[in-house]
Amino acid sequence: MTATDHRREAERIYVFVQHLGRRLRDIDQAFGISPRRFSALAGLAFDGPTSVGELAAFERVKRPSMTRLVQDMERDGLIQRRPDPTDGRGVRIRITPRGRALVEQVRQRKIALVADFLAQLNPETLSAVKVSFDALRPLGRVPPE
Amino acid sequence: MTATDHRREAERIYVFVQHLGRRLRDIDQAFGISPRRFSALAGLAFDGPTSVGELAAFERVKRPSMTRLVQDMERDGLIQRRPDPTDGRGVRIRITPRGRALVEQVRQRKIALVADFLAQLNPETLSAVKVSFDALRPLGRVPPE
DNA sequence: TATTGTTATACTCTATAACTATA
DNA sequence: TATAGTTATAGAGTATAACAATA
Repeated sequence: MTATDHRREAERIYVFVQHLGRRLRDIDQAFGISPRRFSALAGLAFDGPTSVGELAAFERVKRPSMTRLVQDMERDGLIQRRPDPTDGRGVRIRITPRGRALVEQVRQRKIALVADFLAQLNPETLSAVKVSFDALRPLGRVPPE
Repeated sequence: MTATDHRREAERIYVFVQHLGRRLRDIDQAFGISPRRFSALAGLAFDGPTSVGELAAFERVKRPSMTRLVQDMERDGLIQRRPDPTDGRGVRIRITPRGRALVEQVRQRKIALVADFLAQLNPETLSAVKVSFDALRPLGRVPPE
């Protein structure tokens, strides 16, 4: 395998990601949630309570923008804000049952989009898919800032 | 392979896409181009001239929004607009050399992000990756509206 | 002094509605 | 009448700068 082969394959991967990403955003829209909101809410659903600053960093957004996003989501009953018991300046943000239900709905729809496609692949291809995404997972991880 | 297996694998795929998508958008930002602009410009670079309406549909944006985007990109010298010779109402949009150069720069950086990762995988895993993305490509295609 | 979160304000992006020109 | 594109206008979303409270 040459570097040129890697680049050719790399291009197919990134183009796939951009295209499937668009279809996933269509699903967000169908549920009336912005991609950013879904992303932040999903983070809260799976990683538990966090702060405005942490959420902002993870979402690549400035803190005032996250303050606003969090205010809107609290108004809509998707999250709750509470003072941080260990730091008087801080705020702990947690997802509400309603927020969790919304994340779950959207998530299931996204999973279904992909799973329905996988269902028509043969077993050998499916094994390759499993091996691939096991190996590729770290590529999605965020760099250390 | 059961439906449950498919769903588990599907989730990993969609999460990977959302995460790598975020890193790819970081690259757009590093080049001072919005993800939407890069996407539209890349479409023009690879599919040739098109119209405002087609671009809008592909980008999932309303026509007035695309008119604006196209105006801004023309002002910045990334594209050119010409009247459609076969339809007096229409406009043909083509990318300029400068626009193409920008797309190419961003594209190479994105490819490098992925290719550098691929370079550390073993040959068997790389074969699996190739098989997988061959098979998955149609999943990125847009549905017929 | 530095940090967390917020408010005030401006800018970008997108949408809806209304308009022009052509089919 | 319908369609392609535009203009006018309003509504999200995000950023920078300045501020309050706490560390």
